[in-house]
Amino acid sequence: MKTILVVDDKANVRTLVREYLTAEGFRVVTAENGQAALYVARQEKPDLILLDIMMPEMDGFEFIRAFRKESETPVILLTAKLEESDKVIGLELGADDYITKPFGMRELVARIHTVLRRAGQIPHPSSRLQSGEVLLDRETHSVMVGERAVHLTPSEFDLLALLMDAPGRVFSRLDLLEDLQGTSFEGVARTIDVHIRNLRTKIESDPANPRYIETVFGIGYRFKGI
Amino acid sequence: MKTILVVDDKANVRTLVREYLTAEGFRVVTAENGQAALYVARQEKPDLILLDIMMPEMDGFEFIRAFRKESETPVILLTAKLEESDKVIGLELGADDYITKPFGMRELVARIHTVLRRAGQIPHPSSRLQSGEVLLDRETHSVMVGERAVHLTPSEFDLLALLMDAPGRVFSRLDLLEDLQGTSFEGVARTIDVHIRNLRTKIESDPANPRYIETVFGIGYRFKGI
DNA sequence: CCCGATCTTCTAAAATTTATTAGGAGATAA
DNA sequence: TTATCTCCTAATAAATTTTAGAAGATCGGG
Repeated sequence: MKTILVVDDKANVRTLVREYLTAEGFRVVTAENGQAALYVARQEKPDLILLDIMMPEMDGFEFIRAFRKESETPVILLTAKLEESDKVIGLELGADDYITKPFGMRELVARIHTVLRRAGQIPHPSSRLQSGEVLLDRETHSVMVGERAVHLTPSEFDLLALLMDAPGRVFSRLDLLEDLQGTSFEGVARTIDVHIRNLRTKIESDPANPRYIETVFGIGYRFKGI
Repeated sequence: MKTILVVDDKANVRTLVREYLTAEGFRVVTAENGQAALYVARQEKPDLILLDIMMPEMDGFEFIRAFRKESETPVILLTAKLEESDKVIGLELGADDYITKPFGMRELVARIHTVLRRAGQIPHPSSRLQSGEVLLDRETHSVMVGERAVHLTPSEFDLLALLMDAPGRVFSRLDLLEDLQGTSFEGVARTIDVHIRNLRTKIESDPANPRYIETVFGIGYRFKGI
């Protein structure tokens, strides 16, 4: 389990972020200023630090300047409004990412995962997925069906990867659209049908009787496990 | 019980949404503009906010910009037409989801549940239900009776899931109809009978002497526990 | 125990909803 | 620019849901 240190002078922000990240499976420790953060960081050895820039006493920049002398732990900066100068200073001091307030929790979690992965703290999810004759490799962005290499467009690839990640699970069109475009919202979900159709013509030997990508009437699509 | 704040300048929209969400088991508070919404939100601490973008005085964007300084309560935007720019602005300001008008009440409720779950407000329901030989899995949308996989239509699946969720409890036709199509209307409840019949032929070994789905004369149906 | 009054089941056709397909417009990238 | 990709539309096909009426059960009173 990964530990995250949240540094912010506002208690409600600390509480909120703690609750959310705890629910996401992280262990969360907090500090309300840079001074305290240095102490907590030494004690708890967090895997990542969320750091507010604007704080009384010792601000985020001072903290990071001091902290970087003793640790490489990744730091994500929380900033109210992102001044270009802040960005430069933060980067030079060794911040790993930024997120500007107000931010959505989903976005925050996504950033955390990205940074942890980049820092090698979280293993990359298995890059290869196989089921039946279909083999998908995220790293090389390639798909093989039996001996035959098939070319997929980015959308098709993402869709197939998502489906193959959880064989048997049914994804609604909205689920798939959300994965594809980041946010689903309305949109004509029929677009998914088209991608599915194109995928089928590429990976199914008989697209009319799909062996891999199954339609679940009224619900969505699923990748048939084995 | 979860509280939802509905912010819309049109009284009929507020009324409609209130009635529906109340029937769904939510507590509903309303406000007719952004200014009032800020006040109500502070008083009532809603678990989620439904926010119309187009409003006089203080519009949805202004509200969310102000509100995000004090709370992370999830916000679903209601928009007439979805401009790409609205989407981006809304997202950056910290909206959690969108729904474009006109929207169906069922869709609205589904979005609310999704967002509340994502925010950790509602636990994920267990995806598997089992009773006797019958096993139902929401995630894969599949039903097994013993070793045999049976294909159910969406309505049949929903009905069975509802019944199995509370074995022994008797559901009236109106209960079942409401679950199925959001609203229930006397008189068309016969439809349920047909679905029940079809379900029985699919999961009962002797549909005439049902072992699982029991008829309670004059009342409705129940799933017999064990 | 029989009868009339519900209530439930059955059947099949009609109505509705949902999925597939194909073609093409618009956007994006090489 | 050309080529590719994504998104949209509309026609068609497929599957599901609803409806309606007849037939079969069940219940309570006499």
